[in-house]
Amino acid sequence: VSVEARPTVVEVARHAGVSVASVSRVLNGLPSSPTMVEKVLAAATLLGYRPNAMARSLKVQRTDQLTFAMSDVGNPVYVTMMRAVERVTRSEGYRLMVSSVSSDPGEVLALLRSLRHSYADGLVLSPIRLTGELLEELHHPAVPTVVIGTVPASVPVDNVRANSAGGVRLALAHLYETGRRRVALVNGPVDTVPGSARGRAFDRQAARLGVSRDLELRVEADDFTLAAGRKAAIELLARCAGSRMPDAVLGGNDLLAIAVMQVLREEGYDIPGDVAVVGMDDTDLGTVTSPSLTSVSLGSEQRGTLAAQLLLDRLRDVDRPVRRVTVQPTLTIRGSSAPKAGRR
Amino acid sequence: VSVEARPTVVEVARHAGVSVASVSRVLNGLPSSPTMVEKVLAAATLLGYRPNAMARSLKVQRTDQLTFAMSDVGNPVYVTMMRAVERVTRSEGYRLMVSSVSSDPGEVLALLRSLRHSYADGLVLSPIRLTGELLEELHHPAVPTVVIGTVPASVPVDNVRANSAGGVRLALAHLYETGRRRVALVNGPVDTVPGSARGRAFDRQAARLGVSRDLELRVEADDFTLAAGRKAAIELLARCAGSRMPDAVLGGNDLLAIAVMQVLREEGYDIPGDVAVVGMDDTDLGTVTSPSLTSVSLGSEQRGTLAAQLLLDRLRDVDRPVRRVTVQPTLTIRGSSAPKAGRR
DNA sequence: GTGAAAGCGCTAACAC
DNA sequence: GTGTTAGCGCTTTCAC
Repeated sequence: VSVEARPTVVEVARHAGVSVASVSRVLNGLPSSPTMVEKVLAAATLLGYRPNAMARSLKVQRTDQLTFAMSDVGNPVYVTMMRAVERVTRSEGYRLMVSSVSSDPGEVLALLRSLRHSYADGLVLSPIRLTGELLEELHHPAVPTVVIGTVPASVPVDNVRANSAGGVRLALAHLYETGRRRVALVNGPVDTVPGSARGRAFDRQAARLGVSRDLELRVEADDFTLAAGRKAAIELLARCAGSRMPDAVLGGNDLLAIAVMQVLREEGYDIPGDVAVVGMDDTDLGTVTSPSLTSVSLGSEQRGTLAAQLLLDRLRDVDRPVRRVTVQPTLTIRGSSAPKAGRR
Repeated sequence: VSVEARPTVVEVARHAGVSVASVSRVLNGLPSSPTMVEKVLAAATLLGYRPNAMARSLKVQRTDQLTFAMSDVGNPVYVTMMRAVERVTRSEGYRLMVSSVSSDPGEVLALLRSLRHSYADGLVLSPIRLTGELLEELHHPAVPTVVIGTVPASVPVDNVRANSAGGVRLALAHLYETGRRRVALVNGPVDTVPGSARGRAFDRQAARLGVSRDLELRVEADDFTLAAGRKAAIELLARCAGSRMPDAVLGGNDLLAIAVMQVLREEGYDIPGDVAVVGMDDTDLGTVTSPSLTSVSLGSEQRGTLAAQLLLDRLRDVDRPVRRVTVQPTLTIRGSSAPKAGRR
């Protein structure tokens, strides 16, 4: 089987005995006579014609490609978002490119700038850190962009936000109701957007409930990962030897919470008997641990879906007003936070 | 800040007072005089010029894009592969598109055919089912393709294979050595490539070791997922009430193995005391369960890396001989398969 | 070393 | 309704 050169509109036109314009019209569903349609389709089928996407893009100034950029494919949350974004954009005929930039803002910036090469029509960006440069770039992005995550109101970009504060409130309220009074926070880096939001919300809600006043109950992991979580958990235990132990821990995300569970168990603590653990993001990971992990869903799938929809809307109308939508959190109670005694 | 039209080579040329050919040469690092280089670069910088990727692609007949297609982003194994593929292809200047086709071979076929639109220079494909049509298509793919997974030798396509049989052997040998004699297999669908390979290897190795003769110890889940695994595990228990219980279970992948662990524990069995559990793929999931999951690594990261490299090599030389490489499995022993008694 | 010009494959005026 | 033709923005012969 030899390799045939791919046929072009010109050859289809010749075979059909018509003009290239007619071929293009038929292929794009523009009004044409039935006999014309038939002739063109016959020739196209015969030759196995496939339009060249690049040539088309150059002409119509549109690539039918979108980019999704996230900071860490290792985190299941981003996989969920990616899948949601892919599902809705694909259904609208777009191809999706993924770019797993690291959490380094420089890389994100490079990505944003690279979009000036016009290889994609739009971008869904889920950054974890926001620098001035990045915000500046978001003021006039190379292509329509929607950010998953919170950006300052001064930045005129569509974005879909998680309600971290509400999520923290949900988690703390639940722990409080189930009798926990000494709740620790194993947070991610506070120089990240979610890290700082969750940290502040925790302080506020803890104060409101009148619990967890000790600053030693706040630890900050270097990253939102299992490894960093272990390290942070060990630090927490070192600080809170004996009587100062927390009776609950809130993790900045599921990975941190799971790491905390592991360390606690290794140290002989019972979960949820001695200490309850709650995570955030409600990833599948939380369903496979024992006990399973109570977690606050920040709606990652929904955020992905919404982001994709905002982007598609923006693509349809570049001048529409900026939209910022917030997804509400929900709490899924599982084994890791069952009440201590028989109380409810 | 108004939206400027993106400058083109023509404008750069005019600003620099040179021809477009010279601009192109300088920008592509072809021999040019120092003063020329300077003039062009100055103009390009001044105008904020960025080459248009589509126009370039049309001219050079190359997109600098690659596609990675997998059957299920929900499975961490594919995420690992994707990340590996992205890392190596990106370092060579390619952008990566992902396409999460379902396990439906029709969708895979549609994807393969869509590549005739020339929107990508190559494809890394990790299909789970192989149909005749699909194999036929792989005989003359639209773009250079490498398959992650086993394809018949008659299909002239680069591919990187897992050694499922070796992996099963490793797992069974380990279980045998630790005193297990009645090993069940909770496999994925046997009409999939990995499912059939693992099923056959299990039969062979079990026979060799003289264990697990009962066919009731073989169950087949509908899918390689947690949900399907639970269902299969329940069926297994229904079959093996009381004295017929297995003392070990091998899962067709980690998800199935974890589902088995969950069901066993819910039914009051101790792991690894009553029954040992071993998974395949060695995903992160296995590290968060309790006990943690002994698992056979099929080298998903390495497979991704190798696949990407094979593809890049193929892109450099279309006519090079087909290569088929196999990645060797390794066993990571964790808590779920600790020996029953004090024996080793 | 540099410039003029052709053309990658397609769509969209514009004329008929 | 259909054909002719001019480009989209770039690279690359080919002369000079």
